[in-house]
Amino acid sequence: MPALPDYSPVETLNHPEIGEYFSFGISVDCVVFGYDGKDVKVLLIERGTDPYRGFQAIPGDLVHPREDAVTATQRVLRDLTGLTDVYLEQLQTFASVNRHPLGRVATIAYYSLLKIGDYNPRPSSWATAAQWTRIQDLGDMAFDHKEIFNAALERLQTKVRQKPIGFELLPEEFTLADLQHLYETLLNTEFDKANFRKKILAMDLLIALDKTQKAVRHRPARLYRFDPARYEALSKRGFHFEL
Amino acid sequence: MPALPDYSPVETLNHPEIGEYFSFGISVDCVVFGYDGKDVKVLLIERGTDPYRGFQAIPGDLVHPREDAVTATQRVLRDLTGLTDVYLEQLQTFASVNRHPLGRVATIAYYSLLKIGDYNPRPSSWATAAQWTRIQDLGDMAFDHKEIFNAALERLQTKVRQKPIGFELLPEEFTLADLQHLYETLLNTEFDKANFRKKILAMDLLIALDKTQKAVRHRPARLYRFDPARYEALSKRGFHFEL
DNA sequence: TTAATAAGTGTACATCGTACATTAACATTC
DNA sequence: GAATGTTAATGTACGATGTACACTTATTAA
Repeated sequence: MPALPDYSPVETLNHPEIGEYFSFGISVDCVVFGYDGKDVKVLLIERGTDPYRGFQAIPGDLVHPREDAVTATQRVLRDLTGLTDVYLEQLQTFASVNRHPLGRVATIAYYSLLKIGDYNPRPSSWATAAQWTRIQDLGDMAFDHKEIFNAALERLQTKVRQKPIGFELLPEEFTLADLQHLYETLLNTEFDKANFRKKILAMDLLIALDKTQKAVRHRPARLYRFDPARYEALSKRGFHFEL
Repeated sequence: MPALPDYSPVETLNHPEIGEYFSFGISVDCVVFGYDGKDVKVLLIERGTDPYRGFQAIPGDLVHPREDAVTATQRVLRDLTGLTDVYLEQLQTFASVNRHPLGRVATIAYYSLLKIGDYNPRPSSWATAAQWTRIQDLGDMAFDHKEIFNAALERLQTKVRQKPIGFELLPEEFTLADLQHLYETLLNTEFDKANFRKKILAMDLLIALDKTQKAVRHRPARLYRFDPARYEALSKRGFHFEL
């Protein structure tokens, strides 16, 4: 930021007409995605407070006056669901005049991808429930949260084909079949096993481990791990992920 | 939106502690891109008001309490630069606590692509200048506008390779060389002429006109026009643009 | 031992990207 | 009006990549 000319917030107060512009509420909402090896899920809360008491909702709340948006999102997720330190990506801001019944509230929507087994959501504060819901099973939601969810899913579907973020949804160690099934579920498509495997391995982003699956009644699959450092290095040389 | 339980804004006022959450200002800022056949440019204004009086800035201003963000953006662009009916795409929201010296203002940033010849910017309201600036020539800017511009440019560079939005920057009728030069400028790369031409034409998104360039001292190039309807149709069948 | 199951490999063919050479159509110059 | 310069437009050969599908391998259960 360039050097600031000499102004103090006090000047604002000398212009009472400016005051009415400073009457917005800002909230954050975060669409949290998970994957349990079978289905893609979203973490929803049940609202224990008005408005929309009893409705399903994306976790979110008002931002404090001196709080950054990302900080607010982490706080709100912790307060409502117990989740801490999640990976966040800004999605889009929803600011329709009538989207909130109690005042003018613009919401900055985020989405998050996490390894479902690493977290254990528990409702607190005004959330009366916090549960993973299969994305096919979503019902009505509070506010414009259905619209926010739809935007998040669409974004996820495009992003996942262009950046190696799918791994955020898988356990640290996974098989190529796990990876393929995740993509197939996420994108509603099917891939040829041999070709999928070749394409992924050719990218050279995975570390093959000296481990295999245990106790499966077929040939056990090798386990792999995503190598973020390798991806960084390749990116700088012009590589870009494409599925 | 699901049916709303029975609440009125009045209830908010019974909870004075809620009031302090409704103290945000919201602004919109719009990075307007143009292309003059040679350089990529941005439309900047000079601020004739405090704070940052005399600084270059992305056109933007506070949103009115009962105004939608897109409406506000169109209004602000008209007021400051005279531009009307521009194509808008939401970019990102910037909401750092200290980004605005006079209060807590979150800004919803948009970007816009337009045919530079179709518009004639003129400063008005508190803008003392409104001029096209080559993106290599940007100096200091007000607030965090440099950061906003950088985000916009980065977004433009990725979008332009994945969606046929480059045409928004070209005149209705253009040659393949025009198109190639636009992409080369935008992405800082060079393409092989023959291959670029083949790739673009193979997409079948252009209508070849029965017109050619006039008064050039070499073989005149054929003019083309982008066919948005064709793109829509192909998109539905799973096609996606990729450069 | 055999069957069932999914992992993992190989191959042939079509499609696409890349580099580069060739021909075509205009204006300008002599 | 023929030669020249300049960019448009097309063609081709070769390597890389994508696609479909067959085959082999390692494990458990019967």
